[in-house]
Amino acid sequence: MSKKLDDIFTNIVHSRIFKNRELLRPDYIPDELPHREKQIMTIAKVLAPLLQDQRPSNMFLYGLTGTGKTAVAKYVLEKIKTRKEASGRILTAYVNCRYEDTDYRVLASLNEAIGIHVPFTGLATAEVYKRFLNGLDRRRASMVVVLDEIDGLVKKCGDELLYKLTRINTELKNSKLCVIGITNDLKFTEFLSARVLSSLGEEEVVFPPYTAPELEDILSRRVEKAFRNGVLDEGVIPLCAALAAKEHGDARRALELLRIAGEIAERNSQDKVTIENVKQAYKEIEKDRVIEVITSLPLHSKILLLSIYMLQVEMGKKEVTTGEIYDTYKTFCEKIKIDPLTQRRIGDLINELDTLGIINVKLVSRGRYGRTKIIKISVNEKSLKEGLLNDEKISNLLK
DNA sequence: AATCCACAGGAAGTGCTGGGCG
DNA sequence: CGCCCAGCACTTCCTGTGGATT
Repeated sequence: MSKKLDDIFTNIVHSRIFKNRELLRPDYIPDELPHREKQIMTIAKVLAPLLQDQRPSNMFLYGLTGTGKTAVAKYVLEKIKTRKEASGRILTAYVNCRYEDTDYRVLASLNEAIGIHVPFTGLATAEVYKRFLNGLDRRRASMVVVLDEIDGLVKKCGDELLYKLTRINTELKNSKLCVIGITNDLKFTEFLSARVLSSLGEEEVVFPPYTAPELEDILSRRVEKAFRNGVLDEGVIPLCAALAAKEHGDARRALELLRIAGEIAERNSQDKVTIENVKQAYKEIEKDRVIEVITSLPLHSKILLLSIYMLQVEMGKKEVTTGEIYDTYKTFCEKIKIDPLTQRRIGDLINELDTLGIINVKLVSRGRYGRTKIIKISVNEKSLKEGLLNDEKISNLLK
């Protein structure tokens, strides 16, 4: 065993950059949430009746990504659960509707939260609801349910479940339920029917984007515990804050920049994190994201993306439309002998690529020449190609 | 003013998977 | 075992539409 390998491990275990890098991870919830005191107080006030066995109002939390909604919600849940007065009679559940994105799965998670196991498929949704209702009532407790990224659920399944949950108190004899919905879609209310809106929107809490100085403050506090003393060059924190502030004040983004910059410095065996490292981190994050997203795409989406790439980059067309793309897509499918999907389906896949942020879709009407989508690649072309080439079938097509 | 292109995107249905329940 | 349920990926069929051209 060489001395050198020893050193590598020493480097990782005893980082000269980090003291505790866990504190920079996106799911870490700090003991204090600076610049969110107002929101925390508002939520606490609304939830307070729980401690006297009364049902609080339901709530809506609005704000863009990385503005602390999730952290604040989890923080408050934790605080109220561990209150002395609560003495175990307050149950909480946190459900991320991005992952639990059907009525069935949300109800299943709620069941899990109160200790009832339900199969992940097989039952009728109404049955899962009934089990939850009875189970909760039997526990004689108050429950706070946080539904994060609730817009995803509603857009997919409608607001039937929300309606049921907000009305559930009329069916509960011994328990109470309070719903907190979180969304980063500010126009989300358009998707809700009036009956849900009136009960869920009883209270609204808005999370404005963090300003650059606020981000700096948040970073500085975290840095003290996460990094060794004095390893950050002057200007590193302000730059991370500024870059993140440009992207709608996303604190998660700022922390990620800082962490990756630190990791780059560490890889290079530097003993300081420089401004240059932050800039590298910025590029690296974007590149990794693109490659990861593309690699995990299903085959047809990759062929589709390849078609867009061919038309726009290799053939230099500045405006690519659905029809053109579909034609090239079909010839690619022919080459590797697989059945092409219909244009209808491809239209949906194009929209999916748009929401993933890989391409940019604009609906235009060109008068006599019909209505179509104008599609543009919105990420670094090299990264995109690299992601595509990870797939053997795709790289064969390019040869 | 009417036409008509090149699609958009809604609705409904199919076939399949993976699991109930009695 | 047979039947039921939810969810997904996809197809078929369809109606809708903004605005340059007739």
